[in-house]
Amino acid sequence: MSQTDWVSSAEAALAAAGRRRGGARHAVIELLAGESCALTALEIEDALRGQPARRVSRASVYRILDELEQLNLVQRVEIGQAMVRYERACGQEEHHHHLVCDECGVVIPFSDPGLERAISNVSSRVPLAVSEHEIVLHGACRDCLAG
Amino acid sequence: MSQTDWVSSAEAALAAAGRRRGGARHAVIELLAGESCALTALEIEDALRGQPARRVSRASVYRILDELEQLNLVQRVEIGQAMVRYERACGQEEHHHHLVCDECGVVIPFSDPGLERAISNVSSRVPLAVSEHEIVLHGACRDCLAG
DNA sequence: TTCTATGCAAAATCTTTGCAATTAG
DNA sequence: CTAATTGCAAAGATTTTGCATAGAA
Repeated sequence: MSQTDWVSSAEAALAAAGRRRGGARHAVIELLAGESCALTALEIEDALRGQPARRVSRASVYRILDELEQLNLVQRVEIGQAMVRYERACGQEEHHHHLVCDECGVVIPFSDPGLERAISNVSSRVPLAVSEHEIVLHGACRDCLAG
Repeated sequence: MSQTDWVSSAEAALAAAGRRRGGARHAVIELLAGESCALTALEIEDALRGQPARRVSRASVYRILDELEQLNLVQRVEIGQAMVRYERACGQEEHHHHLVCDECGVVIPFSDPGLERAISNVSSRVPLAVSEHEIVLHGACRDCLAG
């Protein structure tokens, strides 16, 4: 799914849910479409403060993210830092997980087919109807190891 | 590592770090030793309110958990719920991950050797010196599917 | 016009900190 | 006696909610 497709399908899903097209929500959707990895609510608010995007209040950012999450358009990512992060949900082909440097806090996306196979394998043997999975690797990034 | 061994090694590590033996900390350690899965700070406080354990203030619970985490005696577990959870760190033989029911919030531990192999495999090919990993499977538990 | 979307400010929740009293060594 | 430990209350940080206004259909 391309970025543009995601914007389209998000707006379509919202329309189908009977929502109107507010400017704040559109700005958040456009921002998330252009991001490859997860952002916090605060980062989203800050990013939208600059031009050419419109400013969006923090409460609206939270409300909009919550809405998008319920429609499965964005995914919460919790990586052991203080704040929750959000990124756009996408088809399996772009599915990724996260590396977190515990020194500097940087978040790096990664993906691995073998890992996905192991996950889908274990998902079938577990007392839960698995709908999603989240994997976080913690450690020290190259910069922190060097510096 | 047995529960008793974990208590011993925890107290030993604390002694080595120059800490004295406070009653609140001992109560938290004993409680964690008897738990097989992750608890929130609030759950720990509540559990210690009852007999025969002594009561421990919430601030102390947080301070003690932080201390134990820095000594790698407990591990933070973030599973997409509001609160952070903590469980005792243990040797590889007891290493486990978590299933979370998004309906009722129940948390169930599980482990899988194939998944661990896939993780250690990917860990070597990633731009991060991996020290820990966390895997969470979300879905619907049997009770929620049935009910 | 009617109901949704949004901003602002206040509230709620979880976690951390300051400080004084207690306790271990 | 000296320094670590603890409890209490207040402060911080993140997220949610109430309510009035603005905006879409």
